[in-house]
Amino acid sequence: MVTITDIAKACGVSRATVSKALNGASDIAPATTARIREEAKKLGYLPNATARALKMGRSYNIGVLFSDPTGGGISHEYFSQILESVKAEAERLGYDITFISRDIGAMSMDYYEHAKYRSCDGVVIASADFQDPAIVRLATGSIPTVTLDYSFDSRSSILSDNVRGMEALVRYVYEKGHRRLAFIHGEMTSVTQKRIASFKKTCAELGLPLSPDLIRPARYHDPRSSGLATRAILELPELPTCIFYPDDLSFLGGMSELERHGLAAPRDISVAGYDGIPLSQILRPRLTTYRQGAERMGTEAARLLIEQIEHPDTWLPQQVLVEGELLEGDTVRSIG
Amino acid sequence: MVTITDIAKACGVSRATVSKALNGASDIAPATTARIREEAKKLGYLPNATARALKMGRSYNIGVLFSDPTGGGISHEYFSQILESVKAEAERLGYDITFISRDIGAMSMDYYEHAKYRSCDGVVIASADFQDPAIVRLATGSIPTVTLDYSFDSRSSILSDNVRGMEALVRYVYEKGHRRLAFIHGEMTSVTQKRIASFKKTCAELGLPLSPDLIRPARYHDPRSSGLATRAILELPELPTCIFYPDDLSFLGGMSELERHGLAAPRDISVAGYDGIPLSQILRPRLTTYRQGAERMGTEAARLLIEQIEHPDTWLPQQVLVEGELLEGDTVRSIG
DNA sequence: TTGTATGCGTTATCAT
DNA sequence: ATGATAACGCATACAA
Repeated sequence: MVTITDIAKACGVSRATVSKALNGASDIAPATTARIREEAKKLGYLPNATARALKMGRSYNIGVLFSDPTGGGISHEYFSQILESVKAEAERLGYDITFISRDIGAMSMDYYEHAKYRSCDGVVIASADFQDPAIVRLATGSIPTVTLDYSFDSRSSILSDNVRGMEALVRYVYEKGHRRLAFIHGEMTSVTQKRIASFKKTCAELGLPLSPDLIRPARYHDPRSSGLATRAILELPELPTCIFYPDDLSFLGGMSELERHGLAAPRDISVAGYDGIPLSQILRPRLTTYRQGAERMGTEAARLLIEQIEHPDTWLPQQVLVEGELLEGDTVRSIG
Repeated sequence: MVTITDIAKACGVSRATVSKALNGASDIAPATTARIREEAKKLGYLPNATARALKMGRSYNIGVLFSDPTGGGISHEYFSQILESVKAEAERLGYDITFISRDIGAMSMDYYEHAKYRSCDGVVIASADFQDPAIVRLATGSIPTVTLDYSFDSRSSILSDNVRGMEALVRYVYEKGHRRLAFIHGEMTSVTQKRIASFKKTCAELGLPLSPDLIRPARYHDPRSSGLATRAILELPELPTCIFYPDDLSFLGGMSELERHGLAAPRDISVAGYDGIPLSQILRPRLTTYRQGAERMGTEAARLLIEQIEHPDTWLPQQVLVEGELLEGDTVRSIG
């Protein structure tokens, strides 16, 4: 490993001078700087991030937390898209990405301790159980954090606009002539609450019926549970003309159940998903869904976090609402 | 931040004693050790990975490289599964995971330099263009590496058994009565070459026709290109009874094209995918495919890499072949 | 059994 | 404009 000491020797100057020259300090003669830089390149010098972090108290490393409570973590396209874009933006701004978890090897620690242990300058928290005390501790501790799809007090967060998304879907379906809508939702997270509230509110505004029978619980990314909820809905005395699913993947579970009953979408019944992952547009018929701005969420998360890290004095917590986009698809039929 | 110095002061001992006690050295009085550990816990002491890395020349951090040449990287379920399992096994063994890429912020560096810069103890290379000189440099440099689905000389690698996988699929389809098979393959990587060779060899062994018309190029994870290849096949004077796709996602593109021609699988034509990602078994009909042992590949990659890191003296390069499993699904029909 | 001294590679302060 | 020195937090060889 070639260090600044090697360069110093080769150039016949002190290590301090080399360090300054490499970092572009203004108090080094331009000629000296040039000579040092040339030698550094020649020797194949690379700064040592570890030593630098120890000395400066800044690691240029940010942690990401993708502990999917429902199991799966980054395997879901929505989250992997977020991870990709967090990574891309962080790298663009000079930061590396390290996964945060609990219990590394023999050491048992919680998320907060892990982030401290690795000297993370900040942490992006996505896909976590925000009720978990360990998550709360991390999110409210002394490390800068940005959460996705959940807000902690006095902390920055990136929120997908679930209220508007749900409303857009309901209104779209309404315009297609549907008057009886069913909604299968995921676990009771704050995201789910917003979607349910928005569903109810929009239905109320449009004068649509809101029987509790039409709002059914299932689990995110779990086609089986959505299939069961679908079955329950199909047993109702009066069927809805359109069913909303918790997400695009869950829709597939509903689809299977519909087929089992001899129903085809959108011929016999209309359906809509949520997320708008690429898969939804590969399927035939193309799924009617609401595309969440996952890439933008990741980019904004990294940007906001790094802004907070680099300008803690002028920083103010911020909630960024990221809009999505209705993907019309072909699974909602015009009726009536 | 509480350091060993704080503990030393609180306990009235030297920093060396604290360090030893915390690391379970045998030459410290049990009573002292207990007292120091208690105080450490009381003060909320956490070791500083950065300082430790600098001192020991070991970071307990391994890099992962997921630079998908075909764009997308970890967005593909196969790779995200690998990433998950690499992460899980690495953490179990006491290592953290950092993404390796090129060009962090203003610094332009290649993969190898990045890994050095972050003092990675080793790197897992998955999903990369193994022809890229930058990848070659990383894989053959002085950092321990393990590659997935590609072998470098004198390096460890984890290989999915594509030969056996392809053979299993062909033989299964043969037993179902199919005698005319088409194979749409992905870009010409070493994986693809193995699959093509295995396809041809098995067909030859079974006495099946091997017209060049029946082997068509497309791109991995690109339903559109597979759709085009499917169209070309459907224009042949004599149709195959079964089409193999490069992967499960590509199959969806073929499916759409088949439907456009009024064909349904498996009623009119049989199809098979590759990968066996969870999605393939959610779809209806369930896809006939070959499930690659992605979790095991990730686990083995981490295990092998860390073994090499921790026992460099007794280490020998190793190729681990990970078998998969045929998923029968419902897209291959029994025919006369 | 405990303590002293040193150094990992870097940056920063303060002389010169 | 450059250099000597210290310090970041930790682990270890060696001395006591």
